[in-house]
Amino acid sequence: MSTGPGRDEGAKRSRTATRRRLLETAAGVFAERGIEGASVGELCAAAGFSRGAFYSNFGSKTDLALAMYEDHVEQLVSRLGEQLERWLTAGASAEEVVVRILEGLSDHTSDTTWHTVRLELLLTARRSPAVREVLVGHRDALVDAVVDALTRVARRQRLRFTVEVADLARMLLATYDGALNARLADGPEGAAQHDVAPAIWLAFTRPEEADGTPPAGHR
Amino acid sequence: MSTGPGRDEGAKRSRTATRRRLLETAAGVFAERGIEGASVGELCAAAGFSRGAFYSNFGSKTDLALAMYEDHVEQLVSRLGEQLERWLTAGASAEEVVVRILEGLSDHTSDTTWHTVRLELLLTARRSPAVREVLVGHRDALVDAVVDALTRVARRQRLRFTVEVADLARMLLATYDGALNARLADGPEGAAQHDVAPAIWLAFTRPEEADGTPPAGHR
DNA sequence: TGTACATCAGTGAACGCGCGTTCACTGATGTAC
DNA sequence: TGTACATCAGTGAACGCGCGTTCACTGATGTAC
Repeated sequence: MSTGPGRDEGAKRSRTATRRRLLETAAGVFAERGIEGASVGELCAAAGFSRGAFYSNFGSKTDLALAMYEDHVEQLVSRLGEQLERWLTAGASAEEVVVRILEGLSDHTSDTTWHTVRLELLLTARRSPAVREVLVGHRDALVDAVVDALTRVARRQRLRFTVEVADLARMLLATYDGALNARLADGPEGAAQHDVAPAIWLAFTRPEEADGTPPAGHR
Repeated sequence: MSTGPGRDEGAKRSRTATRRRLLETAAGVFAERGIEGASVGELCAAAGFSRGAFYSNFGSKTDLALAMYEDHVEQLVSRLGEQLERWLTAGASAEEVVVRILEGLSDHTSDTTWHTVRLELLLTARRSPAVREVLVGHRDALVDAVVDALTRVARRQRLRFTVEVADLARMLLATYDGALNARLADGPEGAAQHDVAPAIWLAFTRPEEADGTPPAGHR
């Protein structure tokens, strides 16, 4: 008994179900074998289809990888929108909320699959302007989402930014990205790393009241 | 007229010269095409040798990549040792020196070649325990070098650390790594990013004199 | 409801290319006398 | 110094595998009457 074509729900033979199934199983294969290293056969086997099905749905491996990425980013951003209000009304501290925002957008709850795939695409982008263009678009969407979230946090907590909020968003994302690189390097048994996001948040915000005080981060 | 076998100096036919030439040209090829994507033929063409020469010097592409990485890390660390004393005696501020340490160990003066190759190896390590072991060893060597350097900076400037210095070193390296990821994503024309290393340094050190003061980074 | 036909998503065999790897050979360099 | 021989780094042709890609075909689903 094979794993079958993996059709979901009503299980009618439909293009969209096939596409979806391929999108869902691709991330794991790409993470495990690399975008270059994964063969079309492996990607199809994981989804339970033949290679012909792949070519009837996607033009190339890169096509699939980009579609998968887009799909995932959309899910992460929309999930952030839902959760943020909840965190804020639950009375979490600003630093806690900021960390959760970054965690949510990195989707690394259980493993490093997602970060691995992101790095694979980053390296692909270095070699292909077309891929880079797509990635830059999605990166900007992420930054926008973080800017929105940070702005809402700051308003709630009556804080002001001492740098452009978009710069702060980029700093926080980059910092978190670096921590994920480290986690990837350490492997599953690596020691958890100190979280620097709170220090950065504190360094580049200040209470609205104390407007004469120079921002933290300058002695 | 071909580019020739690329023998240097005395140009005697020697294993070590061939190895060296392959090591030197490999980084560029790996960065441009990926470790998986680069063919042995491309690596050999870049160095001016035939494929047979490759197999008489290295067992596999991964062998070459690891040897290249080791070679480069050794150079960076020994260069750091030379420069640090100069920076300190020149009277640079602690934050300036810290940034220079990180910059030096990242070797990204002109482009993102080195960081790209590091990421390629990081992804290879995820798939191969043997590769991971080697990388972890080199990572530890880098951390040690940074610990040494930070300790010397702190002593000079009469500062104390408010966390384990090794943790601080890892934080700074990870943070810088994240900034390099961002630079890679932005491409050559990307806007320079705010440098967060100074903020982290300030957050996790304090003057030796003011020992009653809580460390910066806690309001 | 039943029958005949049209559509088209997915199948899997086939093709051919590119690449990793091997290995018999070449010729440059080193050594003994 | 000159000659004969040994060594061995690098060459490049050859082999075969794996993979990307194509395409004629199948059979499930939808539609018309």
